[in-house]
Amino acid sequence: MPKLKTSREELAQKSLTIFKLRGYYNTSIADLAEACQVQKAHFYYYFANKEEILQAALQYASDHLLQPLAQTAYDTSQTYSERLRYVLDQLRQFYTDTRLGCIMTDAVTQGLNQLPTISSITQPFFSRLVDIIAYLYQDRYSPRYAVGKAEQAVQDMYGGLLFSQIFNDNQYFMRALERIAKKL
Amino acid sequence: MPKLKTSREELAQKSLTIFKLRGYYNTSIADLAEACQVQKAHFYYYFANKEEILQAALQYASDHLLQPLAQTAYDTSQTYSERLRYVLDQLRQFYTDTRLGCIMTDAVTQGLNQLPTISSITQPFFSRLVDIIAYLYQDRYSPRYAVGKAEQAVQDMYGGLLFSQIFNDNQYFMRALERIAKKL
DNA sequence: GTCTATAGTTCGATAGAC
DNA sequence: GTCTATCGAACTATAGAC
Repeated sequence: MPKLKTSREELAQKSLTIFKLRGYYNTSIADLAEACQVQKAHFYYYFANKEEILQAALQYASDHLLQPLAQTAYDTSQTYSERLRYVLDQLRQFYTDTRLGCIMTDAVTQGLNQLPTISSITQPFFSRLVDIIAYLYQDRYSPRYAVGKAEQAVQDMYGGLLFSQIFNDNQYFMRALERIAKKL
Repeated sequence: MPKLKTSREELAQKSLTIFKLRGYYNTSIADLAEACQVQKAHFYYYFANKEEILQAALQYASDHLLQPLAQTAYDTSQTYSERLRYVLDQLRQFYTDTRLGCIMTDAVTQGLNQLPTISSITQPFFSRLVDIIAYLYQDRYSPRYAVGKAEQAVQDMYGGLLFSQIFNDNQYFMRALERIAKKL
């Protein structure tokens, strides 16, 4: 049996997929180990405990979604509306390729947000997301009003993600994105 | 130790509170037993397994929220806007008195919605909720458009519930209710 | 109250790179 | 030979079930 080489980041990334799919409490270290093709014990080389695995996975997700979004949003070579469309398209891609699950919201509804290590990731993530949308709304709304509309937009979107899970139909999520693009 | 008399419904109701507070996977049968002041084994007299306890709890929540809402919504002695305000106030009460948790969405994000026994409760619940809001939107929107706006409203509201959990601040939920009332 | 399974975790050993 | 990354097995607690 050859030893497969891994890294902390690789484990975090692959764990992210499993957490998204099955939720935190539904996922065992054994599940993660199987997905990563390593022994359970190996996780304890890189992480202190299961919570820290989640933490790393969330951080990975946050970074890898937010960074490209910000880059798009602040690219002055395009109009605000064009950037908004592109940002929404990136969000669509990010969420549809993994069956519409969202570990970020998962972690929150499962009470893990009460842990400072987790909320220190979720709070900035959602704040940044609202900021980005609010920024791209400035061609239509006053700065003050834009924040409220962005808050509504992001909540509509994550509510849509929820509805899409409930009815197993991504139309809810897609329609929310449409509303946001059209600034309804 | 006196044997306290219980009923299936009472167990479901009290379990609901605990599930809301701690989430499904975080709640053990022992937790439920303690809250209900009965022996663990007693649950297996009324329920086949843990999943069936959740099912009963969800059904209880669905019935006890939806019924009063429908009664308010279809009370022709008040204007649509008045009824809408009252419906939203009932929702606010329902969610704020139990720390803004929602087992219905909990069950979904934890993957339990994939079980037909669970989705057969969550799906009608959210459908009915959207229907009620859409019905109360008819004084402002065409029937067709009202459904889309109601969908947006409910998604905004549950997104608001999520945000309120994330930031531990019920303003997000409250502002969503405001937007819905004002039909923004 | 007891049984059984499984979860998260720990420990000791070792394979391979430098 | 040391040091890091990895493995296999074992331990402990607790869950669901009856």
